[in-house]
Amino acid sequence: MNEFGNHIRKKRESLKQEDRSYSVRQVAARIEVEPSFLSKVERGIEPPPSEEKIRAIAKDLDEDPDVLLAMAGKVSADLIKIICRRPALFAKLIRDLKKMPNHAVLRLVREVRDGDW
Amino acid sequence: MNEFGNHIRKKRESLKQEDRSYSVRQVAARIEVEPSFLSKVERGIEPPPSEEKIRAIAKDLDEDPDVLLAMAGKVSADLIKIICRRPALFAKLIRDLKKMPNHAVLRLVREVRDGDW
DNA sequence: TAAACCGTGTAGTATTTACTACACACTTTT
DNA sequence: AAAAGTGTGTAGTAAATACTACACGGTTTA
Repeated sequence: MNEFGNHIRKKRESLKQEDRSYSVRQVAARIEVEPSFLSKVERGIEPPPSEEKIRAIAKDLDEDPDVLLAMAGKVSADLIKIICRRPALFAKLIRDLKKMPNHAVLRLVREVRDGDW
Repeated sequence: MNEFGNHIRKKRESLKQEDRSYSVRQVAARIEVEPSFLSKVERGIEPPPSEEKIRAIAKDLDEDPDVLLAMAGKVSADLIKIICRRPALFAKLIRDLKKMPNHAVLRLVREVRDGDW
């Protein structure tokens, strides 16, 4: 457990090797939370923060917001909105894709992009 | 606003025409909430209830749980889990499908079902 | 006509979420 | 060696979430 905290701590400390400004305190200041809060989140004493703060962390640590949100068990609010507009359709699609291998879904993504619709 | 409340009230009252057991009180009893709470939810005085209660309502009123959840601005926990397992992939797919017409997404759903994967 | 049922108003509450504020001891920089 | 910066512990809190408990007056049923 604590996938989220472990991950951002690791990434932050790796960045800190080359840039002292990636201390708990300074990252906390940039994402506008208390250092003790960020410290606790990293160690899993506190659960992951809000979507807004996770986005700020992603930006600061140069991580994919969707991936970071996923580690926190969350899905981006904009995706929720898209799904909520056509719930039956998306529910079916997502559940059908559940067991599909990664490359199959990727092919679908590509097909959509090249859209001959 | 109050898409959720209006919808379930309408459906409940329509069912009530043929079956007296679809009163606020009896539905509330079956889904295990206080009648006053259900009444307020229907009128939008209280926001939509938890996913669990929404599922119970969907079952009782014979509605699609995903659609009802969507009206409450929520996405089923099982879908969240599926997305969280492959966040980058699903995020891209869903955002790409955002502007696609209904029939295009449906075609995709069908393609997945018939899976030549 | 009384018992049962109806919808709804008022008030309150336990739990969760998402944090802040401050202090402390230790380390690094100047 | 003082100033600045480090991570972390304790304590507390405002707001949101998800409801309950009870009472009230009106209507329907037996």
